[in-house]
Formats: sequence, C-alpha cells, structure tokens
Amino acid sequence: MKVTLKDIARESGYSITTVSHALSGYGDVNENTRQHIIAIAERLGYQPNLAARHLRSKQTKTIGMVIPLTTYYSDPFFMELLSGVGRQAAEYGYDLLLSAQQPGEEELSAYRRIVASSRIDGVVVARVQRDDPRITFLKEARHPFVVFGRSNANDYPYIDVDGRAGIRQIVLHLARLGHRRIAFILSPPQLAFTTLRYEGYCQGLDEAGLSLRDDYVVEGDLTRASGHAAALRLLALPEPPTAIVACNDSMAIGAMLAIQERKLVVGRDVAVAGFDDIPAAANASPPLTTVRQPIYDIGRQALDMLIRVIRNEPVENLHVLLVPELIVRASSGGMI
Amino acid sequence: MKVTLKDIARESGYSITTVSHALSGYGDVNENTRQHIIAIAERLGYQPNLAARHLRSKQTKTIGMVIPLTTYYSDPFFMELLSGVGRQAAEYGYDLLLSAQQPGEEELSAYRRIVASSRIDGVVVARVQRDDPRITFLKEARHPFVVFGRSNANDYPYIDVDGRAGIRQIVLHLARLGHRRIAFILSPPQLAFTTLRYEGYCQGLDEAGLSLRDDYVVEGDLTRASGHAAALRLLALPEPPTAIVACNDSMAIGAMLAIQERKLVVGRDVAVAGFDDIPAAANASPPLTTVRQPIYDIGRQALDMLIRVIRNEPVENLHVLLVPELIVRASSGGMI
DNA sequence: CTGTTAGCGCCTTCAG
DNA sequence: CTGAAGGCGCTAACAG
Repeated sequence: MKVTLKDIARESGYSITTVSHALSGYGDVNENTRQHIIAIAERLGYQPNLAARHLRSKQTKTIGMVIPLTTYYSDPFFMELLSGVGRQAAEYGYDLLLSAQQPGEEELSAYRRIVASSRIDGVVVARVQRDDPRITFLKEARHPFVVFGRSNANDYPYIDVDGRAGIRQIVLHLARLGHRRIAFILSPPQLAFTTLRYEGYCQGLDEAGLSLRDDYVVEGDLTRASGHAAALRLLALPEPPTAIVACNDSMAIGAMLAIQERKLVVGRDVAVAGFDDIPAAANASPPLTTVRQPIYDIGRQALDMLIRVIRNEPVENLHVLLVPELIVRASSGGMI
Repeated sequence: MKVTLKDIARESGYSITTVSHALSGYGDVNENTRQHIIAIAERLGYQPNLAARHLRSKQTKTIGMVIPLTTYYSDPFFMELLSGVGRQAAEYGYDLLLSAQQPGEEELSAYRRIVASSRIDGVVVARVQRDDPRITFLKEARHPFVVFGRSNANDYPYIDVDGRAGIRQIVLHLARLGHRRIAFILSPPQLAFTTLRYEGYCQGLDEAGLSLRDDYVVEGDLTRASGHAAALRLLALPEPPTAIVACNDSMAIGAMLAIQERKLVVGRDVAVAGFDDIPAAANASPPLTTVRQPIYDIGRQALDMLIRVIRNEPVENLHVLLVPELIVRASSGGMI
C-alpha cells in the first residue's frame, strides 16, 4: 500500500498537520521533530500523493502540449521543440503532459478538456495559424499559455524567429552572388509565418534593387514533393530563375532533386536555399544553404516565459523575436 | 471560475449525487432528469476535475515515459516510439506524461517519484540495459509497466524486435552476394540488444560457412563518428573486410563516409548495411541496406500490452517479438 | 511549536 | 429513482 501522511503520523506519534509542516517546510516545527519525521518518511519511502496535492493547491506542476497526430510527430522540428520545452520544464520541476489529437475540431476540444479539467498549469502552443482558434480559446479562458510563432494579433505572449529577416538575409546573400532572377516557394497561406517570410522576400528583392515577378512566386505545402513540383514549374518558365528560395528545407531539398533531374547543377546553374536547418539540410548533396531556427532554445525560452505567465510575474518581454542565423553551404554556390 | 458538480446541482435543483449519477452513468436516474442535467452541464461547460477524480478513483488515465535528456531527445527513434505510444494512448483515452531527466541516478529517482506519487497508471520503459535497475524497481514496486527491448531476465512484459534474426538476415544476404570477409561494428556492450545482435552475426556467419574473426569485430557507441572511426580501423587491417555490418544505421552511415574518404566505392568495393531504417538511411548516398524496426507500431503495441497489464487482464502474450524486415538498397551492392 | 478543523471535487455505499 | 454522508490525501486557517 502507498504510504501517506497518516502513516507517518501514526508511526511518529505526531499529528498529520505537523508531519505535513515538517515535510513541506510550511509553518514552524521544532528542528528535532522535523528531523525525526523526515527520517521516518524516508524509511517508509513516503511520496506525496500528487492528485491530492493538486486538488488542494490548485496547481499541478504540469505543462501541457497538444500534438496534432498526423503532421507533427513525423516533424523533426516538433520533436526538437518538445525536447527544449521538456528540458526546461524539468529544470523548474514541471512535468510535461502530451495529448495526441487529430488536428482541427478534435484538437480544439482537447484544449478545452485539458484546460477545464485543471490538469495543467499552462500550455505551449506550436505552429500557429492565422486567426488560430486555439489562441482565441486560451485567451478567453484566461488560461496561461505561450505560443511559438506569431499570428496577426499580437496580444499574447509569443516567441518567434524573425522569418522576415531570415528570408531577407538569404535573398541579399543570393543577390550579392550576382543573382538577378530569384524565385520563391511559398508555404501554405494559412500558416502565420508565410506572410512574414514573403515580406522578407519582397524586402530583400527591394533592397537588392530587384523587382518582384509574380511568375517567380509559387506555392508549396512544406513537403519535399511539393518543392519538387514547384521547382519544375519554375524551371519550365521561358525565363527561368537562377536562384530558388524555399520557405523550408524540405521543399528546398525537393527543389534540388528537380534541378538535378533536369541535368542542371545545384549551386552552379541554379542556387537553392531553404529555411530551418533541419539535420537533412547539412547532409543533402550538395549541402543546403539555409537559415537556422534554434528550435531547442526556443522551446526552453518558451517555457521560461510560460512559467513567468503562470506565476503572474510581470512579463517585461512578452514577445521574444530571435534573429535566425544564415548558414551558407554549397547549394547557393557561395562555397563552390 | 471552474464549474463543478455543485454548480450544476444548484442550477438544476438536484443533489450533487444525482448530478454525478446522471453524468457518469452510475446508478439509475430518470431519463428526463438525466437529459435535463446533461443539458445544464453542457451549457455551463462542465469538465470534471481530474485531480479530484484521480484522488477518488486511484487511477489517473495517464501513461508515463521517462526520457533521458541527453541521448533520447536527439534520437529520431525515440520520437517515433513516443509517437506510437501517444497515438495509441489517445485511442484508449489516456494521456502521456513525459518526465525529462538526466539518465542514471536521477532517472531512477524519477521513476520512484512518479510511481509512488500515483501520478500514472503505467510506464513504458525504453532502451533497456543489461540488468536494468529501472526494471528491478518496477517489478518490486509491482507497478504496471512494459518494456521495449529484452534484458537478460525475461520475467516481465516486453515487446522487442528480433535483432538476432535481423542481423542474421543481413549477414546471409551479404554472403549470398559472395562476401566472405564480413565485419561487424558492435553497439556498447551494456545495451541489452548488443548481445543478441552479435549472436545474429555469429549465427549468420556460421550458416554461411564462414568463420568468426576477432579482428573483424569492433565496437562503436552508436554515433556516426564512432562508425566512421570503426570503419577506418577495419579498412586498415592487412586483410580488410569486403562487407561491414553495423549495429545501427548511424554507425553504418559513418562507415560509408570513411569508405568514401578512402576513395573506395560503397556497394562495389565494400558493402555496408545497418539496422533500424531511420529516415537518413534511405536518403544516404548510396541508400543504405538495413533492417527495419517498425518503431511506431512497436509503440502502439507496447501501449496495448500496458493497458492489458493495467487492467489486470490475462496477458496471454506477455512477450512480443517482431521479426524485422530486410530492406535491400544500393549500399550492399545488391542493386547496382 | 503543535493540533484541531475544514474543506478541495468527486465517487460510492447506504438509506429513504 | 434520489439524497445524505463519508472519505480519498493533502494543505491552510486558526487556536491553543
């Protein structure tokens, strides 16, 4: 049987209250009796029943994350985020509750359920969409949360990588290498970061004195296959681009494959760059020029912020924007 | 404020008991009053307080997994396992509690804490070691658990991939291609699966009529770098092997790089094969011949077993052994 | 410094 | 069919 405060009380001769006080440091207890009680607790292998403690104290020392089943788990990205969040949570003595749900309706109801059932003290929301219903819900419920990514509204705590600056850097890098015809493979428009990265593309072109061409902007769905298809479309243009920037690494790798199928050399005939710096980027051939998202650190920082929100501490920096780092490799031709 | 049974009782005019009965299907309640109560509960957005329910019912509908911080998170493998477990847990209405801990002492104490604090109904243990202290502990504590991997003792529920059969298949495949000098890169000896895979290697050699050579067996630590180093050592032998089998894909990929650095052609001069079929295996150049561990399914099945253990159902198959599938790609030369 | 009292929200006998 | 009462294990006022 599980050992409870009651057992220790019986064993030590003190009352439950005193035992509780001695063990949790609440209230004043004679140092001798405290030691005595602690010794007994250890001998019996006492571990507080957390359900009881949570019921009483209204806090669970648990952080939640809802994982859309289909997309995320396979996403190397999400895993790294999870890792950072988990690491930092452990640091604060928090555990991580994962709820795997289908995205969409079911996902939202998972939030509803988890939040209302007082199971967790706060939530980390990832991969935010434009007008994300989860955020609306959490704001209304006034439940502590922090978001990885920005939506159009900014009235909530978030941490994000400056995608605009990242893509801008890439475009300028390519322009510096002499490229005048730079194309862009977009991510799905409903994702919040798409707009920002597109802005970075436009801004980069502008600063480089290049003009925006509609036929150089095509849409993908973040998969390798869609990058492949998009690149084929671009290469079939009467005046094909000499450089292709993709919204993420997977699409960029897909684009490289398409270029190679056309018997062109990546980095010489057509430069390619991505965004994320997933492990596959460095291992691609040629290695992919990209922009690094420090996902692990983002997870840690997101959790830091969340803890502050939970503690109701003044969150002086409710918004954290990290500047991504340009990683130049052979695919952009700068290293050949 | 959170809405409780009390609120619904007040609102509906019935007692807390009746409301509880109506909502949870316990006891007989007039169908009309039941509908009435359910309607009010929905209007108020009632969600049962899980802490209270857990305290009362002694079960948490939560499965735990302890994640060693350093190794696992970066392990693509562990993530897939997590994914399978999470998916199936959701199926049963269970959530997943992750506790990120440093391996070793701290990890064991995490088990102790989590188990004794009645936070979870069962645990999934991964990457088991020889004489794993976690297993000893869980057995003693009589806490429901299931293990991915076998140790030397078999008196607990586990699910595993037959590593012996897997490596044996690879060795036979290579022998069939004409190889007589087949080397083996071991994983660390403290990991439980190392012995089994080594046995598979010996068995394969034996069946192919080849004899075991000590100098053809070298040890790595599962990393790409260690595979690289091990391959260099093998290639420096007076009579170097014509085929290298590694205990996992990462080491195999490291070995391929070493071979290529020596200006040899993988698949022609030296055949290489791994174990796991991680995503990088198919993307390597040349693509890596390997043996597939259906990790995602393993996670799902592990959870199935765990639920049965929790429910005290007769576990007819306490031990599940999956036969891995040989995936022949170019690195072994069979496809060139 | 220690103990008594009173719940947290829920489930579950046991009586009406 | 409905309700009153008790308690899961813990914490927090409030007295002594």
